[in-house]
Amino acid sequence: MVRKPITSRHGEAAAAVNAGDMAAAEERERKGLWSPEEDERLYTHITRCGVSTWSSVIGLRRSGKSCRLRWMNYLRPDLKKEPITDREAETIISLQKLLGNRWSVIAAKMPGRTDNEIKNYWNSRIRKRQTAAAAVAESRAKTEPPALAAGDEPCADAAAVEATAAAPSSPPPIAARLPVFACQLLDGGAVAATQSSPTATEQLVNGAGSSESEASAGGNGGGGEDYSYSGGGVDGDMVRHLLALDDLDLLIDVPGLLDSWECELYYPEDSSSSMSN
DNA sequence: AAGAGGTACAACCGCCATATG
DNA sequence: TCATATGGCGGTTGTACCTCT
Repeated sequence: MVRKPITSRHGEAAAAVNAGDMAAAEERERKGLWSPEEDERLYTHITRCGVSTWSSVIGLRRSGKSCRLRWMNYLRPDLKKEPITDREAETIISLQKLLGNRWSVIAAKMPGRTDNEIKNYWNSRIRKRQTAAAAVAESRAKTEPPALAAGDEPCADAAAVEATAAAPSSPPPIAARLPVFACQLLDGGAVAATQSSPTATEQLVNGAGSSESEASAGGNGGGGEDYSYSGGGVDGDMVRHLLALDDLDLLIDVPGLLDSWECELYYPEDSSSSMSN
């Protein structure tokens, strides 16, 4: 949604009561929505000079932080413009459950999506749904006490309840701390868009001696997202080992590892073909 | 048709980490 | 070692737009 630029919010331009103060504020630093001209200027600057120094965008009375934010959240050419799909929403729920509110990390796992976008989506939709679902669950709990067997863990996350209800054919439950990935983080299944140089984590894991071919990178058009899945036998032992180490960051940073492992769990007879749809 | 309330989303704020002099 | 600048991140706010009554 494109809105007309305004100056009546977020700053001294709006606070300045007379024209002189307004002009002075404008001279200092602009705030509020970006105009198409500013966008164009920033875009030209970044494409020409790169993103080395945000504060050096000539002719823009914007802070470096503001420029960076605008580029990251709106102007970047690799951003997806279409709405977040149900599949992506599932991914967000899963990753949020796994990582908490580390939106930048979650965004890094979802090419074309920004942390701000994901955060907004979560705050405006998912969290609300969770709250509502939790309220329903609470009212149910009051009327009908749960009959949990010893060792059973009540589902603490209302989203998981909702996701389960929304997807009757979803895979069997696994440990509550694990994400309910829909077999793939990306739309389109077997994607091999990977970073050109391996992360330290990748090097570490690859160097550990297993699944090197599965987790190895292909080429990447940039942006740093580290996705890969080439199909077939990801080493579940590695995943279990990482879980034992309680290093979820490490686990989730390995391209294609976790989701393909879950596919093994869910679709043991056909884990490779299930990755594509 | 109009007002109220809700929703979506852009962008600011404050804090923190890192780089640089 | 310290001070300052800069960038990154999550939380939050404000407003245009939408839907409902």
